[in-house]
Amino acid sequence: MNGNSPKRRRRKDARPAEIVEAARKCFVLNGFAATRIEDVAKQAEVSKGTVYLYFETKEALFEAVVRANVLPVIDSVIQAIRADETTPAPRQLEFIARTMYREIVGTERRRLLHLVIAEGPRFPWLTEFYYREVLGKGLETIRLVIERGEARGELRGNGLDRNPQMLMAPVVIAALFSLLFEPQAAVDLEDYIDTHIAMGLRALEAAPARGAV
Amino acid sequence: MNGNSPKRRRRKDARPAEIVEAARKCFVLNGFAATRIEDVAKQAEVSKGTVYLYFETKEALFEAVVRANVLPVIDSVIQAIRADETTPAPRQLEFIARTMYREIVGTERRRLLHLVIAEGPRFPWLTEFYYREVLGKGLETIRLVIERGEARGELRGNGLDRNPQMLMAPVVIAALFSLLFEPQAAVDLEDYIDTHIAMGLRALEAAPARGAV
DNA sequence: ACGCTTACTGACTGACCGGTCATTAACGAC
DNA sequence: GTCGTTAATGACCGGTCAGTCAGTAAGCGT
Repeated sequence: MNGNSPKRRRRKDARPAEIVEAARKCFVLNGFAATRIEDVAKQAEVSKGTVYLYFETKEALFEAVVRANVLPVIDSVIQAIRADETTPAPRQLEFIARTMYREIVGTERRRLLHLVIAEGPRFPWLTEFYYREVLGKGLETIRLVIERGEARGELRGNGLDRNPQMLMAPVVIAALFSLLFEPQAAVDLEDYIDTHIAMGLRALEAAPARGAV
Repeated sequence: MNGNSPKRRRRKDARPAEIVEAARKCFVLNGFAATRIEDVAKQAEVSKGTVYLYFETKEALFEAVVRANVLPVIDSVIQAIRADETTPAPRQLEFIARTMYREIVGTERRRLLHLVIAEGPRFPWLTEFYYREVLGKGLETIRLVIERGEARGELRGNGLDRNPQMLMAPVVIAALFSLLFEPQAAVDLEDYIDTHIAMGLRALEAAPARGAV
């Protein structure tokens, strides 16, 4: 073993981000309750005491994880959609759905989604934060796209502008289903996504789709 | 206080059901990990030891709760659907969806659904059991109805027979959404259900729906 | 080189809880 | 009444873990 790396290094700036990343790994692997601060410390290659040096409690650490991992993705999508006034509404909705499949269902971020759903009821601050910063903005954006589409005659009026979460329900279900029941019933994600898009477009488009397949 | 009720009563027959009901209350309130067997015992007005007299472990107790509360409902629906060969497939699917809204989303059973989703990843025995006894049967029934409908020409062919969970995704989302975000964004369940049914029928029906709304 | 500040450590504490078992008493048989 | 069976009890054990704090040494200024 080389002796040029002392066991203790003083790196005040780098620690918080390293600890948050280590915590993310532990939380998505085991959930909130089953994650021990010592595991996080080990993963971050610091001692337990150091974790408590930068984060008051286990809950504060959890909130930091959600903040750091969810906000960047959602914000970039929302900006792209709101700025684009020319792409037809159906294509924009398809883009949103496909982005969610790629960025959430197709990655370990689905475990973070599961974590928010699982721990939400016992942490009101978490759902409040998540709705304010993530879900509320996302739903508002979908509503905006639907309204634009109706105004242009690209979409037919129906209840989906009042219930935008229903359009993305299959995405969340795909994430949860694959996490929970992968061993029992594997999902063909390609086929699932195509089915979702086709169903959504048929429900939304102003002109009835071509005849039966 | 009247002295005619001794502290200890021997009621071997009544205990299991009472303990399961007490456990249901505790589990839906606090989740699996955070529920203490002593809480369950207190709720059932017995001692901790008595709980272990009737249930081997905490997990066995949890499984009993799910069994007792979910199986009767799912089985009655499935029997009704499979036996009925005359009702049109779209009406049968609507019946399934409305029953789920009434029996799950509209009751505290939605907390049980949340519990399975929340604790599933850390308890493989739970998801295995739930898929075998509940979800698998339900999805198979929906697939059966879709196939019947296609054979009769009531439904147009599409990917939904291969992805039946997508049809019921809005039900699960309604249950989770109301549990998590009720304070932030109340859902008008009547309108939500109507939108879901309308969207599903439009996606499934062989003939395009009547003109735009 | 030397000392001072402070990032960092990890053994420890106190509380919690799943599961056990020796003891107790309710109830029925006679 | 009293005796045997067994449902019911609750103190206890062993293990876990969030959070603490007295002590240690890395790095900087001089």
